[in-house]
Amino acid sequence: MSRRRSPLLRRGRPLRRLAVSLLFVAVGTGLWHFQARELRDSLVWMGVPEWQQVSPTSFHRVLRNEGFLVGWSDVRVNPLWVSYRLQAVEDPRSGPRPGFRQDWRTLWPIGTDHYAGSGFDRGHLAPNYAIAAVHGRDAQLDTFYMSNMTPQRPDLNRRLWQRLEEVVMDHFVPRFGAVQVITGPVFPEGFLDNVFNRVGFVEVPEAFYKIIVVPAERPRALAFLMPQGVRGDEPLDDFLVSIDELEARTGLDFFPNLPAAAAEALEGRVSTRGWALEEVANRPGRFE
DNA sequence: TTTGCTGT
Repeated sequence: MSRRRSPLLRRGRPLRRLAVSLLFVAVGTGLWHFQARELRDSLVWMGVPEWQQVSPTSFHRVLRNEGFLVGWSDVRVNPLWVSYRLQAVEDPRSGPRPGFRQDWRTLWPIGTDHYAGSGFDRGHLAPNYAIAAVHGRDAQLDTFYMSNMTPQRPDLNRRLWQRLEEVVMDHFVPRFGAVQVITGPVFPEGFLDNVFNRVGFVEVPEAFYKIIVVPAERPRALAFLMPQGVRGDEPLDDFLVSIDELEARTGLDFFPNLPAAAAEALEGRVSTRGWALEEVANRPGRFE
């Protein structure tokens, strides 16, 4: 006895196949989002920075790297913030210093010679040594992307900023076991500064911030604001500021997931208790 | 070289 299928049933099989495919896509996408979120949570503390107000200079997108996230602006042609975590490791060391690399994810082509002859250094935001020591070789290579660079005056980059990065990795990380860092540039106000104050495509910041958090039940934070025009041998604690001040200067809201009461305690004032900053504030630079 | 640039 032969059974004839109705047209509906004959269409049923492809429909079922489509449904199964859609299910796979849905599950796959869900998993992908879950993993992306897990990855993001491992690289930030209390959420990625958000804008207090939307403006033309607030457009940015998140570039995912090994060991750190970059909030990249195709308007400023700068990283606006970089976020990473540093844990104490048994034997901190890095591989040989690699060369700088163009990042093809950026809209404007920023070649490795883009700053040449400008008087500005290609200053790392996610630092080579600390990221390499904690997160490995692939992460180290990623710190040399031009999307991780910002124009810094040599006396800042090679002296004061280098001293701060060294203190973070060699003093704070062993002291607390792990720290979360957010760092980035601060730009002058005013439209003309935005448009003309550039090295090639890249806008030149007037200062740089770095926030170091010890994640805990009662978190501690230290925040620094360092202008371009330093000598380089100043005490680090000359540049302490509150996180509230950095939010006012950058327009960003750091740690948006932090409850209001905790945010007020952490961000409203400068507190250096427990950091033993005085032990390291005058530590000389490595290359002086 | 735990930062880089300039000149060969």
